[in-house]
Amino acid sequence: MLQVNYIRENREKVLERLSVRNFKQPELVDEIIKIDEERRSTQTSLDNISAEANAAAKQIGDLMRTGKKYEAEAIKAKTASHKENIKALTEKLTELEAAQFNAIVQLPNLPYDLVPKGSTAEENEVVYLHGAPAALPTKALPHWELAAKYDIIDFELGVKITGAGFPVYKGKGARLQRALINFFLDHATAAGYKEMQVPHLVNAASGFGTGQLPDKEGQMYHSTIDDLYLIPTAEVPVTNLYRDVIVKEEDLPIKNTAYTPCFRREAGSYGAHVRGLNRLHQFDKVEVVQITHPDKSYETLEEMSRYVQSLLHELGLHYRVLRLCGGDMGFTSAMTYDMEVWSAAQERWLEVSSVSNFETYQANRLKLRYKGKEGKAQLAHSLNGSALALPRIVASILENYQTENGIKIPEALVKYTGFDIID
RNA sequence: GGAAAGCUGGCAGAGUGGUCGAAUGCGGCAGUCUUGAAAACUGUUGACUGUAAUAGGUCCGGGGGUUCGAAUCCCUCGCUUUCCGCCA
Repeated sequence: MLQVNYIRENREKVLERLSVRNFKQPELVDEIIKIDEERRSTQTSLDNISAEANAAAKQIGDLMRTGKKYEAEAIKAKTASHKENIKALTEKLTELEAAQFNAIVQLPNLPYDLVPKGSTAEENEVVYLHGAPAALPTKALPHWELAAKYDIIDFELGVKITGAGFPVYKGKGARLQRALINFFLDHATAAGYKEMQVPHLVNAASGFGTGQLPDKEGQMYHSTIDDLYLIPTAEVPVTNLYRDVIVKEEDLPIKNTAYTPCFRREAGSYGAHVRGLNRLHQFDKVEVVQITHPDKSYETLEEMSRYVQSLLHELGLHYRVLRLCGGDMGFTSAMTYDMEVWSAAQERWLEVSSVSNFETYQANRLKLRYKGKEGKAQLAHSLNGSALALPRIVASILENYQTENGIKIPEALVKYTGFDIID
């Protein structure tokens, strides 16, 4: 959520930045400014009347105490109008605040200066390319066929017990999942992230804090009987750990990591691109989250990007890094890098990680601030990244490491899996 | 699921209608003392809003009500803890 004062004082800049996203409702900006003017003048009127009412009440108190009951009654008679005015102005103010809030939550984050203008994925900027496509055997298979061939992931069994998009991992497939989770968590720990185990269901306040609510309500599984949401990513619980918190400036940066399953309804996405592991309703992911000083967040974004790349590097995958254009970025992000791994068998890039700087957008919703030894509390910056999401990494490993004798396990993973080939 | 108690500043905790944004302790910050530190002592220390700066306003779990005046009384919702029940 953007800050009203910033919008008011930087109208041109806000409009210019929103155009980088091809934001469709720039008129919201002026609407917000207009509501804000009215809101503040209403607030001032209310404050003045409240001040009068407070003074009168105090005077009555003093008179009562000194036994001047008659004079007190005289002042009481005058206070009736205060009450009505306060009530009316309070109602007006509540309405204006609600209107302003409803408008402001519709504004996405402002893209950072480096973000290219654009509206579709084609306009993303490739900033780094690593490795070359794997040399595959002549009859290379896509991962869903490999999964069936070696009986390591069973999609049909998942359909039986739950539904499409909930695969069952079997034998070495299950073991590979567990190995990747441990591999990712160990590396995150080595990189200075503190491992956390967090709830997989969150309340509505948490969903709002990181921006899933109100606009992406339909994408989350909702346990209505208790009004709790299944997390779509560990970002939600891990970032909300700091909701309504003022951290000490010297404690920054805060670096946390967590493994969690992620649940996504993915309403409305079907077709060839969602085959196999490409898009699931439940999947596993290790997430890294940082809370930083505003001056350091872009430095941190680069650090996180390099960290994610180091994982792909170790797994020996051919990947590229994209800087997303304004239109392809998430609603809450100020700048995002996507890491994509080449799937030789599917002949397409698979997004395996997304690393974003949210600047103060989440912090403003979360009321996450930091405070130095002097001065006021300021909004901190929050960042997060997948490090990494398992399904597409598994797909990449299966596809890119397939041989005629079976699927080789990347060397760095062998000590975690305990085997070096799936056959 | 049943019953009870509670929700106050970074934390603990007092406060049952007016002088309460709120005692006290801890913690934080500054200072005195010290070669330095600790201890002790002194002072200081909530957030938001608002102003050129003052002032003013709001906040004692959320919402509503009573009253000239509410942390305090009433209603309602939420949450937490404890006991009982069930149970990994």
